[in-house]
Parts: sequence; C-alpha cells; structure tokens
Amino acid sequence: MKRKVIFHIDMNSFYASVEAAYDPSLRGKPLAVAGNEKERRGIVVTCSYEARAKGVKATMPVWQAKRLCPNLIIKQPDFTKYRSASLQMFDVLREYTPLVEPVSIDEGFMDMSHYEGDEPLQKATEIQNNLLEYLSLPCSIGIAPNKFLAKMASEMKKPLGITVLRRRDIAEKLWPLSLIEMYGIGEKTANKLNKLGLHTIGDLANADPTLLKKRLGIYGEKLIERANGIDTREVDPDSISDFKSVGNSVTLPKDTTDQEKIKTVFTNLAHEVGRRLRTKKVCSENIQITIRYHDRKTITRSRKLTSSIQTNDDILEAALFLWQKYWSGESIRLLGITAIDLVEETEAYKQLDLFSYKEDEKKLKLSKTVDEIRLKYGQHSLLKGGQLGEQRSEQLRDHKRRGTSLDKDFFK
DNA sequence: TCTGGGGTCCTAGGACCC
DNA sequence: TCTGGGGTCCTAGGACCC
Repeated sequence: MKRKVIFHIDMNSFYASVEAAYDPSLRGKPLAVAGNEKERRGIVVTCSYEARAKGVKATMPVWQAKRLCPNLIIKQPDFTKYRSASLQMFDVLREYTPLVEPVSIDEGFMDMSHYEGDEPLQKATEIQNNLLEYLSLPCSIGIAPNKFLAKMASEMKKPLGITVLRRRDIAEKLWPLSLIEMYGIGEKTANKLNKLGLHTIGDLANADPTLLKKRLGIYGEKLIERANGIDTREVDPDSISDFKSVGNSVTLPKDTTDQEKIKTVFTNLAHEVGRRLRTKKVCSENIQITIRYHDRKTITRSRKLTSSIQTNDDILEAALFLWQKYWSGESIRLLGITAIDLVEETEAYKQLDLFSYKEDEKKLKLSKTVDEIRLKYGQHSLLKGGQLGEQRSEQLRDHKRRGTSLDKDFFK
C-alpha cells in the first residue's frame, strides 16, 4: 500500500480572526463573537486568544465572559462574511491539490500524497504563510498518514502550529492524552470509559475489544482502532455537496405558550428553510420539528411525506400539523424546523410526473366525489370538515390551496 | 442570570410483509 | 388454537462535532 500524506487544516478562532482581518484595529485585543446578550442568545461562539488568556471560552454566556474580561470586545456574528472568507481559504488550499475535503466552515482535509520526502512539511509552511499573508487568517496544520491522526495532530499546537504525527510517534504523542481530547469521544463516552478504568488514549488503544464492544457497540471497536492510529477513510472532495438536511431553529426571547407568537416563529423558520432548499435546488420528503420546553427538555417529531415539497407554505403546513399534534401545552424555549430526506429538484419532478400518470384514473374518480360532496353540503363543508372527518378535510384544504391532485395523501 | 444553532451518524423499537 | 425469524421502513432520541 502506498504511503499517504494527509493534511488537516484547522483555522484558529476562525470567526474572531475574520473580524480582525476586516478590521485591523481589533488585532491583538480580547475579542469575542457572540449573540446578543439581551436576547438571551448571548453566548460566546468564538473568541481571540487574548480573550482565551483571560478564561473566556466558547459557549460561555456573555455576562460571564465580561466578568472575566471587562474590556472584552463583542461582535455579533456575520455568517455572510465568514462564508466568503471560508471560500477564499479553500481556494488557497486547492492551489496545492484538487483533493480538498471541506469538513466545516473553518476546517478541511487535503490529500497531499503526491508530494515526496520533505516536501509536505515545506508545503504546509507555505500554506500557513499564504493564508496569513493574503487573508490575514491564522491556521494550524496536522500532517499524518490518515484523517484521524491528521485531525489529532492539528489540535496539538495552536495557534499557528504545524505538527507531524507519524505512526512511530503514536505511543509518545497520542497515547498520553486523556480520552476527552480524542476526536469522537465526548463527555458521556469519556465517563463510561473512565468507569471501566480507562483514562488515556493509550489505555483505550490497549483495551479489551470484546469488553468495549459489549459496552459501546461497534463504536467501541472503532474507537480502539482509531486509538491505534488506524483509519482508512479517503479524502472525499465531494462529501460536502451531498448534505442530508437543512434546518433552522431559534431560541425565543422569552418562554411562551402564545399560539399566535408560535405560529409567527414557525412561519419565519419555514421561510428560511424554504429559501435555503431552493438555493440548493433540493426538495424535502420529510419535515421535522424541534420543540425545546422551558426546562430544556427537547423533543423532535417528524413525518415522512408522500410527495416532495419545497415551498414555504408546504413546509409551514407540515410543521404546524406536527405542532398541533404533538405540543404538550408547556411553555416553549426553542422552536426549529428541519427538512430531511432531501432529493434533487429534478428528481422530485420526475417522481411527480410518474405519480400523476399512474394515478390519473383514480384522480378522476375522486374529483367526482368532491363535486358530489360540494353539491350536497355546499362549498363551506369542504373547508370546515364536518361530515368529512379531520384527515379528509385536511387533504381537501391542501388540495384547495395548492390546486394539486386530490388523491394524494399529504401525510402518510 | 447558565448553557446557541448548524449539522452527522448510530441505535432501538414497532409496524408490516413474507 | 397457536405462532418463528428475517428484512425493511419509519420514528424518536442520543452522542458528538464545530
């Protein structure tokens, strides 16, 4: 097997660095990118190293951060700015190889296997310098034989670090780290492993696979492999383009049970999700809502649809349906809508055509039934439900609004 | 004065079919 | 009257990451 050279590029405190790149007067100062304190979304998203030195950390409430660092400068997040900086950053990386896999807005993998000998280290230095010189953005780079080790390596020296992690370095550099520092292990798994007497990545690497499989399922086996530096995943430049879901959620200014307010929030969420679906040229076959109650208990409820949807109104209707069906009546902290089971726009049209063709005959029959009902009970009965039953009238309302075929159950 | 918003992946149970 | 086992789809929740 040919040796591989994988880079993991990790931008240092990305949002804060972008702000400082746009406004040089911010450089060298304690800076936090954070939501609006008064709207209780005021948590620190990212902060500069000067702020970190004072103890400020991501996810910390702004009031707390200010107490630790009274001269902290707060900037509201501007994602348009960050996305644009991100695109430029990845363009720089692609000057070295087309095999660039963006993982998130501020990090990505590169397959640099085509460079020989000392070249990778030179190229890493060059990339780091270019990003700093042309975009004023600092990064750390990890160089290793696979993605996992590259990711762990880039974490080892921040900011502006370059770390090479070879297989032969694993015992010395990786194994002494505590489990919580391992990519893929969070608080819960770390606690579980601690209870089994495992505390470092080295402990995990040498743990009993059968025991771990019993406690953590196949994930346990995977973790042991990773701890031993085994990871066969390829760098995939296209992975970012086949996204799986599009969601939008918001923490309300105040907990509420006000139905009108809730409806307004859902309307806004549906508009945003719809807009983004259309931008990405995809439709959704499954709508999910998220409700976080006052006590932070969070539920999700979803419905598979029989047709794919994309318009704001269709998304809103599906969301409100779920809302009315499942809301417990308790006051709400957060609401969200997520479109899952996405299909390409072109694919969705094809399905629709096939459907109308096959169901043509049935449709005719049903249309006739509707006319009969109309004749018997009058136009109004169709909208109010009445003799029709809730589900049926739901469909009829849907039909009336959209002017589409009647026989399609909107919800399964 | 606690704890945002964007995601991905995995698991587990129930329904349904053969 | 009694009743196995496998496969697939759907739904809900949880863990994790940035």
